[in-house]
This record gives sequence, structure tokens and C-alpha cells, in this order.
Amino acid sequence: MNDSHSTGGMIGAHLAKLRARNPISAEEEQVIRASVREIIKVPAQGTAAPAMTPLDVSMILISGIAARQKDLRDGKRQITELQVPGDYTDLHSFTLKYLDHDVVAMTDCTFAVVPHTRLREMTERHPRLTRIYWFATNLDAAIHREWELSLGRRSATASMAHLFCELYVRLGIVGLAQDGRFDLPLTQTQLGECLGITPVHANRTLQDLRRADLLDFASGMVRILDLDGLKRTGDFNPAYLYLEPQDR
Amino acid sequence: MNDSHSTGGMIGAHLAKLRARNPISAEEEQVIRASVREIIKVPAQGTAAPAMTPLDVSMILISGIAARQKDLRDGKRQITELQVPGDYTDLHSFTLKYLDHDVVAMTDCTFAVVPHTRLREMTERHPRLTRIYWFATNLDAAIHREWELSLGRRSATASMAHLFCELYVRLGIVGLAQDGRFDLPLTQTQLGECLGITPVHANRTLQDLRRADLLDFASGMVRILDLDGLKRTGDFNPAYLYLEPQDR
DNA sequence: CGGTTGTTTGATAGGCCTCAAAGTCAGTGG
DNA sequence: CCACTGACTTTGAGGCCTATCAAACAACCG
Repeated sequence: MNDSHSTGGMIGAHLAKLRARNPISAEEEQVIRASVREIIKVPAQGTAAPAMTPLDVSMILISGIAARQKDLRDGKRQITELQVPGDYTDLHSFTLKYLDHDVVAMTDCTFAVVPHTRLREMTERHPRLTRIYWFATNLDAAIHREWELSLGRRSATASMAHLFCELYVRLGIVGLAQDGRFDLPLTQTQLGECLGITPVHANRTLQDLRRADLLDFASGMVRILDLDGLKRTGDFNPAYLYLEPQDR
Repeated sequence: MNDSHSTGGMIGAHLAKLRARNPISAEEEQVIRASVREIIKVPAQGTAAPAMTPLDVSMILISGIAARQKDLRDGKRQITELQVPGDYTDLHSFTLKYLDHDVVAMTDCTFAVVPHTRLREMTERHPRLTRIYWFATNLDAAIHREWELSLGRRSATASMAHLFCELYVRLGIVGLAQDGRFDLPLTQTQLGECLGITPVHANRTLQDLRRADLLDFASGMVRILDLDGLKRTGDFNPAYLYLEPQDR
């Protein structure tokens, strides 16, 4: 039917993300691999999934950094969540039918494309996998809530620290962060769009963290120098990332 | 098994909310009614579902206003979503197993309690209902994203206007708002906790809207005087509430 | 090497916060 | 029936955090 070796072979990060939260059997892994129809590339700044448009596929991010973003009439932009490799960037389009936001590629990205027809089959035949993917979208909502807390109540410095902590954990799960280091090819403007601040203030906020010897962010590379201190200034508690494996 | 007449009979608002987005058959309605184990009351300020605690039931709000809220170390509080009658306030606890936030009663509330065991049965036997409830949690996430946009990019006045527009639509769906009027027994402090502003500023923001003849909010009653104007100042577009019925 | 994109710095402005106190109103009890 | 209380709303003054505007600096690129 589909060539699950050439396509399903690239979703190692996705399986790692799932397995960090629930056991996945060999049979389930096979179903997941077989759900992928094709692999596509989206260049930096490109739109992977447009808002307000009927969709019949969902996409798993294989490589690169993507984001959900919403725009205001006056051109102001808010990123509501960052996506890292392994994330199902628009699994929710399966039930929503269209998206209330754009999914955009922050860097050059590769995606695995999964037709909604196969997700529908999954809900008919694989209730446990269905619960696991339902959980995955609920995890996105939990991240949204934590960002609401940052946007509403945390200072810019605390929000920035919190964001780096979150990314360190999420990238670590899929093997893309270790020893306090990870690649993050985002501009300061884009970081500001995550935190609801201007590029100028994003810059000054990063300088704060640098001056406090908490982390260094330069040329797309993050070096966390004091993880405990960073967690403290960001009021970071990873419970909202649901890292303990559970039976679902 | 359970007395679905005495318990399931109170979820009319819930069915109305579901039917605004998808057809629900008589058989499915029966499954939903039968899923309710009991009805409980939670007094104003009480915690309906505590954060960070293993849960084995989910709850449908029957009457009253509830909220998801997250706290910061320093006591600052952020409400991440308001819940109105008909909403499944913690359906996501079925897959999350514990919540990253409290569900608190803003007013005296009544809830229908649904054991997770019955939700699990639903995922095994009723794939279409599963998709519909999956959608319901994705709708919560969409609301979270819209609030992120308010918190990050909208002015306090615009955010406040937007919030009233959202509540007018959501309460209208379940028959609790009409002709620009609805009950909203919240304090200005609580409204501020939704928007990430202080009580003092919430007060001044409400005065702005009053002075602009957009709406009046007094003694727990909202009167929208100029809905179009309110939508314009709040940059409100209801697309994120997914109001068109779809096959799921 | 000019052009473009992104970062950094400086000066000023403004939205929202903080602190403080007065005003309003419903409920309670003498 | 009138203090009295407590919760909430409103007003005022001053200050801080972040935005805005402008320009210089740095880095990459064809």
C-alpha cells in the first residue's frame, strides 16, 4: 500500500516522544509507520499548514523547528507553541477539520504526511493508539496553558528562561539536546513573538540572562550555563510536560 | 446500571454544545447520558478538580461558572480558560491522568461526574463519539491559543472586549445568553486574572468599554450595547470556536 | 563589496502596576 | 431599623516594565 520503509523510517523522534509517555508495542509501531503516506520539505518561512483551510492530512515534524502562529489585524503576530522534531504539528486538524492558526516553518523543515483517512481507521481499530494520540493533543493544550501563564503573569526575563527550559526538555526527549546545549536557529524577533514582546526587548532580556551567567544564545546555539538557576528564574516545573510513562 | 434519568437528565446544555458542532444520534445520546455516574455540587471558590493529583473521573459543568487556573510561586494567578455550562471541564484528565492546573468553581457549581472507566469503554466501542470528544478537547486548546493572542498582543481593552464576545457566543450556544445580555457573576479581580492584568486595571478597562457605550457590566450582569463595536475593539473572529457542524 | 537581515544601543513615551484610601453595597446582628 | 462588617469597586498618584522610534553595528551572501 505505502512504502513504510522509505517513509515510516524517519519517525524515530516521533516514536521516542511517544515512548517517553507510554509503552508502544511493535504492532502499534507498525501501525504508526504505515500511517505515513509521504515525506515533504517546507523551506524556512514557508507555511506547512494554512489557517482557515480545509485539511485532509496531518503532519509529523521530522526535522527543523516549526511554530503555530496567529496574526492580529494590525500585523502583530503571536506564536502560540513551538514544535520540535517528533511533534505531530497538526494532529488536531483531524478533528478540527481546519486550523485556527498557521503552522509555519521557522527553519527548513521535513514533515511526514499522514492522511486523515488513516487516522480515522486508527480510531476504528486501535483504541489504545487513539488514546495515546488524544493524549498528545492534550499535551499541546497543557503547553498552551503554561504559555498563557508566561504571557499573563511572568516577566519577560522569567518567560524567556522558562521557554529555554521547556525547549531543553522537549529537545532532550528526542535526542537533540544534551549537556546544556542545543541548536535553536531562531531569531530574537521570533523568540519575542513567542513571549509577546518586541524584538528590542527580547534582545535586552537575553542580555539579562547572559549577564546573570544563566545561558548564552548566539548564532543559533543555546548553551545553558546554570540549569538550576535558569529553572529558578523561569519558575519552571516540568510537570506540565507529563514526562512519567502511564498506561493510557 | 446507573439511573440515567436522574443523572443524565441534567446534561441538556452539554448535548446542545455537542450538537452545535456535530450531529448526535439518539443512540449516542444514550451512551452519553449513561456515562454519568452522579451529580455533585461545588460551592463558589471550591476546587472541583485539583492539580497534580491522580484523577479517575471527569466532570461536565451543569450550572455555574468554573475556570482552569494556574498559580505562580509568588501567588500570582492566571486563569487559562473559563468554563460555562455544557463544558466538559476536565475531559482531558482522562488521557492526562492528572491535571497541570486546578479547576475551580467561580460561582456555586453543579457537575455531572463521569468515571474514566466509562470513557475508556467509549474509546473501545464508540469511535465516532471518541472523535467528537477528542474534538471537544481540541476546541479547548483553540480557546487557549486565542487567549495566548490576547495575553501576548492585545491591549487590555481589546482583550476585555474579546473575552465578552467569546462568552456571549459560548453562553448563547447553551441558551444562557440572548439579546446582548447574560449573567456573569464574576468579580473584576477574576476578569483581571483571565486577562493577566491587575484588579485596578481591570476596573479601568471596564470603564473604557462603558464610556465607549460598548457594554455595561454591573452586579454580575452583562449588557452588550454595541456588539459590532465590541467585536471590532476586541478583534473578535469566532472561527476559533468552530461553530459550523461537521462530520467527525 | 553593496545589500540584506539580524543584533545592539540609546532616548523617550506609554500602558499597566503598585500602593493607598475612599466609596458602594449587601448581609448581619443588636 | 440602624450601625457594623466584609467584599468589591472606584479613584488618585507615582513608578516600573516594556514599547516605540531611530540609528549604529555585525554578519552573511551573491
